[in-house]
Formats: sequence, C-alpha cells, structure tokens
Amino acid sequence: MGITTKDLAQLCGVSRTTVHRALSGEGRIHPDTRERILRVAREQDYRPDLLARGLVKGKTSTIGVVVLDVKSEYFAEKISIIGAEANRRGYCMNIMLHGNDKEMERNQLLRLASYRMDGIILSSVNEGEEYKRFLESLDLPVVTVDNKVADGLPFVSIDEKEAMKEAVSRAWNKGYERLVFACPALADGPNINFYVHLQRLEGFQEAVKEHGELQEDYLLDWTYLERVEELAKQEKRTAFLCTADEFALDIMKKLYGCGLEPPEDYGITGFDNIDTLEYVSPRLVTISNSVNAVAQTAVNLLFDLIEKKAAGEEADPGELTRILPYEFIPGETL
Amino acid sequence: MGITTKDLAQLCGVSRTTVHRALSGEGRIHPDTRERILRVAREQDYRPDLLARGLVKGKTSTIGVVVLDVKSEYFAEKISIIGAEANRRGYCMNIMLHGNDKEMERNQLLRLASYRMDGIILSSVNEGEEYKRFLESLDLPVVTVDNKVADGLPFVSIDEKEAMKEAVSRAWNKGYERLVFACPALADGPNINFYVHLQRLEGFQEAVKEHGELQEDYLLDWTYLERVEELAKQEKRTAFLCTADEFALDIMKKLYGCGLEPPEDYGITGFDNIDTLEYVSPRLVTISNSVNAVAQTAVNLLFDLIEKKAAGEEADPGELTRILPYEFIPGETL
DNA sequence: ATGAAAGCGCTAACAG
DNA sequence: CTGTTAGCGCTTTCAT
Repeated sequence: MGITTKDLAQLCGVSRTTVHRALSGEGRIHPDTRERILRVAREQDYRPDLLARGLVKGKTSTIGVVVLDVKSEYFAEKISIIGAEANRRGYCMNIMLHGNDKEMERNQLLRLASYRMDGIILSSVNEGEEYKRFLESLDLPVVTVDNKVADGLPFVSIDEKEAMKEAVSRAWNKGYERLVFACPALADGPNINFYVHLQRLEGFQEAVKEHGELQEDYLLDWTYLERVEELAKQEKRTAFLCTADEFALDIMKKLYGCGLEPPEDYGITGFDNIDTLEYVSPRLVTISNSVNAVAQTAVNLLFDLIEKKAAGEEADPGELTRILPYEFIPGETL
Repeated sequence: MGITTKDLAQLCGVSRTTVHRALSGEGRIHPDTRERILRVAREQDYRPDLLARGLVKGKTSTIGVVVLDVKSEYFAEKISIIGAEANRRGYCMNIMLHGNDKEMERNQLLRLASYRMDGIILSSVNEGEEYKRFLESLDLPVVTVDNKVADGLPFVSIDEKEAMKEAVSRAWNKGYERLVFACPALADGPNINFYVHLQRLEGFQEAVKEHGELQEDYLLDWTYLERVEELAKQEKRTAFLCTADEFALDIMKKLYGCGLEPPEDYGITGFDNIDTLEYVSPRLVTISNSVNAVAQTAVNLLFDLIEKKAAGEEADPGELTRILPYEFIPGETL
C-alpha cells in the first residue's frame, strides 16, 4: 500500500496517536500540530486502510445488496434507490449477484458477512426454515425483498395476491369469458423460490373462483408461445394475465405475427410496469409493483435494524414485515 | 463477530498456527488433528474474518466495478459478464455507482482502493491528465471502458467513429439527402466525459464531408423532440442518426404521434442495440457496440494486469488499449 | 496536549 | 508435526 499513520507520525515527529487525533478530528490536539499533520498527510497522499479500520471497529459502514442480476430494470431501479439512501447516510453499497444459483447466494452472503457488512438487503432464491437459520447465523440485519424466505424475517413487498385479483376482476368487468394465466417462470422450479409468482397464481385462482362463469387456462412453461395463437383464436373472449411484462410483450409480439392485436382480438395484462412499455404500442395494461417504495422502505427498515442492533436493542417483530400497496396501470390492451 | 481461530485453538487445545494449518490446508499437520479442528470449526460455524485476512495478505481477491448506474442494459450486461469471469477465477466483484457525479466517482474509487481491491474496471465520467494521475496514484490496475480518460491508460472500446461513418454511408447509399445527428446527451457537458458521443459526432462529421451533397443538421440538447417533426417534414429525404437507441425510440414515438413512420416518411438509426428493440416495431436499424466482447476483453485485461503486478512485472504499453469491432444491425427504419 | 501499549483476527517466519 | 513470535494498519484505553 501507500503511506500509513506510522509513516506520518515519523514524518511529523509525533506519535501515531497524535496523527490519529489529527486525522479523525477527535480528542484534544494543538491546532498547529493538527494542521501540520493534515498538510503532510495531504502531501503524502495518505489514505486510511479501510480493512484495518473495519477490523478494529468491527463495522465497515457498508451495506450489501444481493440480487439475481442487474439486467432487469426491476433490480436496477431498486439498487439505485438503495445506493442513494446509503450514500445519504454516509454508507457504502456493495452489490453482489447470485444469478439464481442457491449455493452462490449462500456464498455471496457469507462473503459479505465475513467482510463485516453492517447489513444486507436480499432478493433470495432460497427459502424455508433451514435457510432462515442460515441467515440468522450471519448475525447481521438482513432485509428480504421480492421473495419471502420464511415467516419472521424482515420482508418488504407489495400485495401480489390482491393485485392479481384486481386484474381478474377488471377482465371480468370488461366482459372477458376466458382468462389465461401466463407464467412460464414457474417451470423453472422447484429449485427457485417462486414466492412472487405463486402469490400471483393464488390470487388468480381465488379470484376466478369468485366469478363462477369465468373459464381459466394456464401457460406454465417455456413453450407457452406455441399455444397462444390457438388460445387467442377461440370463440370465447380471451385475456392473458401475465406475471411479468416480458411475457406479455412476447405474447403480443407472437400474436402480432399471426395478425392478432389487443384489445380487438384478445386482452392482455402484464406485471411490473417496466420502462420498456413506454415504447410499446398499444400501451400494455399492467400492475406497478412500486419498486421505488419497496426499495425505499427496505433500506429504511435495514437502517432501523442496524441502529437497533448497534444500540443492543431487539427489533419489534411486528415491524418486520411491510406490505405496500400496488398500483393498477391502465392501458389499451384490456 | 463470531468465533475466531483463537477460540478454535483453545477449544482444540492447540495453537492458533495449527488451527490455521488445518483451515488453510497448507503446511504439515497430523491428519487427526486436522480433522478434529475442522470438525470443531464446522460445529462452531467458524467463518474467517476477511478484513483481517485482507489486511495481512495485502489483497482481497476482489475486483471493483465502477459505473454510472445499473439501469441501462448496457452496464447490466457488462457487469454480468465481468462478475461471471471474476467468479470463475475465484474472485469477487464489487459494484459501485457514481451516477454521473465526478466527485462521487473519485470517492468510490478511493474507497475501493482503500479496501484493497485487487483491480478496478471503470466507466468514468472524468477525463484528462490530472485524473489519469489520480487513477495512477491508486496504485492498482484500473481498466477503463466506454469513456477514454487519457492516453496510456488501459482502455477497451469499439471503434465508435468508424461505426458512425458506416451509418452515414449506408444512409447515403439509401438515397437520404439530409442527415440529422441526434445526441441530446452532449448538452449535459462539459462536466461529463462524452468521449463516446464525441467520437460518434466526429465520425458523423468526417463521413458527411466525404459525401459532398449530403446536408447535415444537429439535435444537441434535450429539447430535441420539439424540432423533429419540422425536420422530418422537409422536402429532402431525411434520416436521423442517433447516438443511442433511446433517443431514436423517443423520436419514433414522437413522430408516430404526428402520423409519420419510418422508413416511408423518414429514416432513423440508433446505437447500442438494446434489448428493448426486440419489442419495438418497426425494427430499428442500429449498431451493436459488442458489450459482451468489450466486457470480456476488459476483465481479461484486468486480470492480466493484476497478475503482472503480483509478479512485479511492468505492463506492456502496447497491449493496454484494445479497440474491438462493432456490428451493424440491419432493420426496417433506414 | 501528547504518548505508550494493547488489541482487532489473521498469516508468516522461524524455531523446536 | 507443532508452537512462539511478530506484524498487517488502525483505534482505544490509560498514563503522563
């Protein structure tokens, strides 16, 4: 490395402690010596070794963020917000990706813990009690988002189920007679935590039951595009309720190729309200999962927990789970 | 924290060194003691303190990545590739964002250096000799991408200029008589390093000169959408050459609202070939900046430099800059 | 107002 | 094969 406090001490003819006092601004020190030390430090381009500091302080003023990847606007947006808030509080953010790999996720978390992150925001692919214990063993605040790992862990999300139910109701009110639930992602299981998608599925099923005459159908694997034409061409007025905007866009693209367009020939809704929709016509009906609000809430919660932990307090279990409102985004496709 | 090697030593009735030997697998140690120590370590859920290890080793097996943000597919894709390669080599990746803030970028880099990252990949908003010296003062390998900071620094990119020239040529060959260079981003300067966009501008200007009869026009600030209708409706056949797909999409959207569509009413090309284009019709003509290749090359270069540095060797200056080929992506809008 | 000494948790050099 | 010692660079008592 470069120069150390020891070097500075020697250069200034003082002790390391005095150097530290000058640098940290804490403790009594003669203004002159302080200025002298600071000047020399600047001249010598002194930079504190954060590893050493973290080691002795037992904390790093850094929070970790572990997500699937960063390719989806969904995570990207979240990360921006978390990072901004962290910076505002004088913290740093450390992003790590797990790429849907359960073991990788574990390793990334272990690593972050071993680097003494002060807290972590996690979008997990794991779930269950065993994993919950693992997370707790890290012995630092972990706030989960997107996928629920287990009850009792800090968790921030929107009411996915209710959102899907509203989509069904709206389709029903528009006179659609047959609803197709499209979620190819569910075929990737059971290795991955599909909490979100499952919630949406549950919401769909419950809502369909409430409307007796409604027919239901499902597209639950990656060959889903092969069946959409057939489904859209049936007599009954059909709407596709997709659990992600991407699926909806792919279906629209496919059906466009077959000469079919919403809302005339079929109805379709997405989920997530990704930015791409701005450029797509007709405007896709979708549901905003309030990324900003979720991210902001999650990071605030994390800092609450960090402060509580630093103060030696226990977190209030009732405050750990926060379900935020979703927002229905109207469009032209239903 | 949790348990330390000291605790393990006590629990096993051996010295810390022996514990270390068991844990690291290095040095002579009796198989029985090793097994015993490893067992206890597992039982006690021992995890090495990476800060302490980094401190003594002087390296962390982690590389840093500093980019604008993570919202653009461009960075996201790069980050994925860099992360994958880092993991493959047993390294970790640490992502930090500067959000186009020059000071922030400096701070993020300082921080990474102070955490003893082994190397950094940087998409900078700074430039110039002074900043080059700053980067060098960090005393660790830094590979720059996207924006060139200064000559002599490791830099990976595509031939932006040549790409733009090809776009001009193609427009010319298609019979367009007037070319509009659209790059609102240039208005954000001069605080930011617009190397890429400037390169594209230069390419445009040079190419236009080579085709004498070609008329040229420029949209260089964020009010650009206000003028596109007027420009598109002129007599001469007009094509907009945009320095980013987003600008092109916005123009198309705007003109669509005016009843104008490419390629009948005007021509348009983008830059970057972002994923969103898949869902947009008509298919935008664009230029792929080979993100994957750039990222892969950059990360490989970085590891070369890291190894060279570890071996105490000097890097070959000739190998520092790598310009990769771009790819012209045909479509329906020109 | 300054300094000496101890310690964070780990690794490395050198003895035994 | 195992242990002792020292040190990474910083912070934190406790003296002076």
